Amino acid sequence: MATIRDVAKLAGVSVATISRYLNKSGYVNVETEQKIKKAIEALNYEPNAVARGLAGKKTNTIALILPDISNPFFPELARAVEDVASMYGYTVILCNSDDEGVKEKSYIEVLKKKYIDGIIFASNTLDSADVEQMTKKGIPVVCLDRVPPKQSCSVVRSKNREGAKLAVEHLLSMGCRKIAHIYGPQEFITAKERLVGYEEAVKHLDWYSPTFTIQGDFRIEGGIRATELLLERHPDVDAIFAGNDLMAVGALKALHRMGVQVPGQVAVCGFDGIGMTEITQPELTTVAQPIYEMGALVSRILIKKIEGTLEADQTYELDVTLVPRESTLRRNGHESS
Amino acid sequence: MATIRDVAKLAGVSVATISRYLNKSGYVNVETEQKIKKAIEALNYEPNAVARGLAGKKTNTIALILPDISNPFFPELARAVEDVASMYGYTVILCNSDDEGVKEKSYIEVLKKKYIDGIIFASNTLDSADVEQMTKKGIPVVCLDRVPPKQSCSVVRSKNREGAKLAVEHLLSMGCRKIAHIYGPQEFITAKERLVGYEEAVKHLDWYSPTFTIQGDFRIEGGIRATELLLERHPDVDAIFAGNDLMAVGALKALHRMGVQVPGQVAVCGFDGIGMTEITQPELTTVAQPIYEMGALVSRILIKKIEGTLEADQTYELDVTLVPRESTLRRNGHESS
DNA sequence: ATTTTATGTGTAACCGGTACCATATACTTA
DNA sequence: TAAGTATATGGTACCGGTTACACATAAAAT
Repeated sequence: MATIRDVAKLAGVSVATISRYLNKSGYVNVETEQKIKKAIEALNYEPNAVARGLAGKKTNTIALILPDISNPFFPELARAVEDVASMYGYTVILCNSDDEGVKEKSYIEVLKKKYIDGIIFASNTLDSADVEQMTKKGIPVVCLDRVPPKQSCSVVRSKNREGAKLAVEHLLSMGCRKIAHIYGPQEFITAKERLVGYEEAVKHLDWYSPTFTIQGDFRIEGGIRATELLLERHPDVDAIFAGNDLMAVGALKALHRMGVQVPGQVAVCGFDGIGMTEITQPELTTVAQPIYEMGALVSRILIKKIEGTLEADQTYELDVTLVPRESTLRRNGHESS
Repeated sequence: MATIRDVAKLAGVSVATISRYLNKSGYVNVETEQKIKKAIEALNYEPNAVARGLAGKKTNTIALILPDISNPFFPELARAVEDVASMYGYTVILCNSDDEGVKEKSYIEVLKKKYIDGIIFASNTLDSADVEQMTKKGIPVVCLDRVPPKQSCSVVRSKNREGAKLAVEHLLSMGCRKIAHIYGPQEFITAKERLVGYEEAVKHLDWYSPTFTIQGDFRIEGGIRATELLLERHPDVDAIFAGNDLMAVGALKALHRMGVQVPGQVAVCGFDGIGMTEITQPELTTVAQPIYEMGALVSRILIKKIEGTLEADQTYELDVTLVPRESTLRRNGHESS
């Protein structure tokens, strides 16, 4: 591999001129430019990114820290992040934190040593002190679905409370009268907000009691178990709004096993809009987050922040949309939309 | 951030000694060691990975090039790759090639400039000339599911032909008599091998004719379309073996729409063993590849290759297993366990 | 005519490590 | 006793870029 000095020698100029030419920083004569071009071509020269990184403390690399890429929510997000990143000339490092603070911190250590340019957190464990520390050390951070109290970084999230209300309203409009909610782990702000939205939407209804809510774990298994318990407790439930799609899938499975018709006897609605919802039987109604857009946005924001063109940190709340499908279609209901 | 020279100064020794201590290369006295330890602690020193990379041409970073992380086959694979990599102190760069040679090559260009230590290809577009070129340039490469003719790199794959046979045998044992096959794009060696396996298993059967095979695109949509065409052509088909799970899911959807009972009238079997197969209704029988193990293995091999502890390039053919589920359960069949 | 300003280029320090080579002492070994 | 070897450490070139600074010339402004 040729180096910048080789090019300089062949072109008969100094390395500084080559560097100026490459980075379009400072002046360089048109004729000189031609000579340089030729030399570069002749030597098949490619500037070394590592050397650049060392000299300029910029590596054109960002990190995406998420709980687990094999959780169906994240691949699409990761794809979006990578698409945008590569469009802007950045490379993406993938980190699975399993929502364990220890892992997250150890990744951060490694990433700092590698002069990573910025980090996207799609993870729930990092405390705001850490985020602040990052920011203080000059490493741009953008978070997904988490609002560090002291607004030390930009945040992209979606309207969970509103989404939960949409779900409940949709179920009501479909003729459901006793709508239960399987909520996710309350460490997750998303789970909390969705629960709040649900409560706000149903608390004024006469049938409502807190026993219509039950905890799940945001996974299929938890959805199954919660559904079983729920129907034991309230055989009169005619709709289940799950805090995420995986649990909704679990609900579907559980109901099927119990011989309960969906949507005939019980309607089911999920939240997230992952691809899985289109392949269940019946297809699953869900409150869809714009997952790809979220990833694209978070990536774009981070890059802006890195390149210093972001005016100010901000929280972006994206709209969710109700995607009505078979799992909430009730004979006596009327289409909503 | 403190540098190695700061540490050297504080500890009262030379940078060379610090470097030796850090890398456990060469001698360093126990007392000196203590002094260095203290200095490092006091300064909170962390060696700079970029500088190391430049000096040593090793960055402890590998790249994973795959078609699309949002294709459900890859997240689990990526997870495995990252798990193993991080275990060995490597960081993973994620690249989505969309199976486009151009993208793949442009990634490779970038990665080379970044002194990436090695590449895992889970993509089908790269021609063997490129792989060879990589290897020649000293960049270790390991491939997934692709055998570059001139065996210039290690390969991890699974027994597609055998798997296809397993599928057919299973369907036969379940009492199916006319088994169709939806094959994937023949550029993909996996698709080709599965087709061959299918053909070998059925060609001696009296009902068989090539019209029982039809092309799909390895995606849900293609599975749907192929199934529709297939049943139009052969209303007597009583089993569909799809070349991958996504197409099997498509088949399930199409059959459901057409009012065909699965497995009652038509049994369906997929290939791959992605998570989706567990959430369809009926649950999908599939020939499961050990996806996580494949990722872990490919990662381990690459790292061995990077660290020079791999004896020789080799092709690893992993066993697949038939996972019988509801979609092939036929009343008159007997379990094949 | 003189001072500015814009244009163009080279020298060399610097980024923060690694590693080769030289040097020195303390033991072994022949 | 001389040579050889294990232990221990320092000096410094090198990896391959960037960039501050100095210097030189030509054109524009005063």
